[in-house]
Amino acid sequence: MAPSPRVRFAPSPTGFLHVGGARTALFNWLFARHTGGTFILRIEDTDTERTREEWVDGIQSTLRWLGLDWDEGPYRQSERAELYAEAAHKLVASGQAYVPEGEASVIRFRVPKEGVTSFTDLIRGEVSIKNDTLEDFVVVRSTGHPTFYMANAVDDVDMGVTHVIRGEDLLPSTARVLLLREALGTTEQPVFAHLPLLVGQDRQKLSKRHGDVALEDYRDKGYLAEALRNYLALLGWAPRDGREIVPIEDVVSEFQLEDVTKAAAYFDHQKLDHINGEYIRALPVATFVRESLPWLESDPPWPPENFDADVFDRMASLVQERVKTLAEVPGMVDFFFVDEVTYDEKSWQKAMKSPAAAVLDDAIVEYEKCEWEPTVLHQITLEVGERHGLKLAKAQAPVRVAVTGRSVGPPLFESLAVLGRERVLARLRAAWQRIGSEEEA
RNA sequence: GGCCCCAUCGUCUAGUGGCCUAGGACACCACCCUCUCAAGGUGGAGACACGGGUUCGAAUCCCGUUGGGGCUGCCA
Repeated sequence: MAPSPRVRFAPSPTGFLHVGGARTALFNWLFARHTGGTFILRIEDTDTERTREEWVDGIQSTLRWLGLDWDEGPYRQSERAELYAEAAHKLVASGQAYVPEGEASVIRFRVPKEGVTSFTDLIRGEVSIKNDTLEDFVVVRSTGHPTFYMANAVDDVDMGVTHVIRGEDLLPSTARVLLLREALGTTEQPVFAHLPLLVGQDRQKLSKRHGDVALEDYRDKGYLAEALRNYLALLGWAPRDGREIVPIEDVVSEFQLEDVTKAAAYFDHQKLDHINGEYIRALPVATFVRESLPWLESDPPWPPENFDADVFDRMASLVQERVKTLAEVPGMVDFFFVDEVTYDEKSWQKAMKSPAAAVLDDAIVEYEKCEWEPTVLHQITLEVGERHGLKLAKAQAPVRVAVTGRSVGPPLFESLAVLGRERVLARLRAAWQRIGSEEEA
């Protein structure tokens, strides 16, 4: 029986977890969960200059947010110095590594001048690299710290990693690491799977200059972890049945490395938005409310003390089906909590053309005495419109702009009902007066 | 430059020699539904980079060309 797979996600804590890294972590996690294997987290912090503890913490909390739990680790390479030193000593003693003249205290690996290093890649097939195209590379820096090649080779052997799943950008380094492993006395190879790169609009590897690459930013912009995770799984992989909204349990049970595509994928924000909208709409209303509260309570576009949780509760289900991110929620309900509406000029120009003033006038009269309930408000507005030869779509426009400030928003009559008669009437009168003063001017 | 990887609609993909007049999804357009906007429904436009082979038959296999990308660091 083949040993249970062991995979690792090995980020370097020199920055936040970015989208590409998260996808790599996800695919490792999916493979481990699918196969019943072990998912290891290993922090590759051999570059002491660039490593920062806040990144070590940040990467872990972001992985947790995404729901990617690890079974072992985090191991820290900075705490495993003696292993690498031992390996370096062994290489130097056997003549497979040396201290070059004029490059004080670094150690270089002596790459064999002949032969070919090849390996099996589950996604790309057999890959071969001629050894004579490789130069002797540094395995120990002048600081005494190991380089990526050394630490990576030693740790993968030591941790019994069976499958190396990582970005394609690391493909060329595979030959070096394999040569090192061999020199260290390890003959068996792990199985490799080099994932297609995630690219930006310019088709170049996703990096900081593309903006919006920090995973934590997506959380802060109102994306749901489940939605982001679902979208990330679709970058380079697709379920057999063509579904795109796929519960994570199904992804786990269907995921196979052999099915991963080879070509680089563009991270499409529009599709992410769509998927996030699907997830938001699928939320139980109570959950949607709970998830929305942070956006409503911190830095809202209204005086914070005006916020009324009951009002939001009543509107929640209507808002839920209209947003793609949680960040859009405050903008959908701001008119409930501001002291005075600010009119969107375009909406105003469009809605307040004649006979808008007359419609508002009639609405004020009728709204003053009618039963304050959505269906009644609906009916009355319909009738007011008819008096002026307007369909409801046209008749409701001035009311909507007067009350909410914009021509688009949640269903109007529910909104009026929740807002309350006094405030609605006050806003209708204010708008009516504004039309009057504009006509004079 | 050298080495390596890749190549189906704008984007993510399905497709593993005949089921392909190439399917789905996002985005886009039109219509329907409708109090606005969404959501939903229907329809539309839109791709096998090119050239050679192999084969009765190629998006699928092989070779080449072109194009794109990655690596080439005492980063990972």
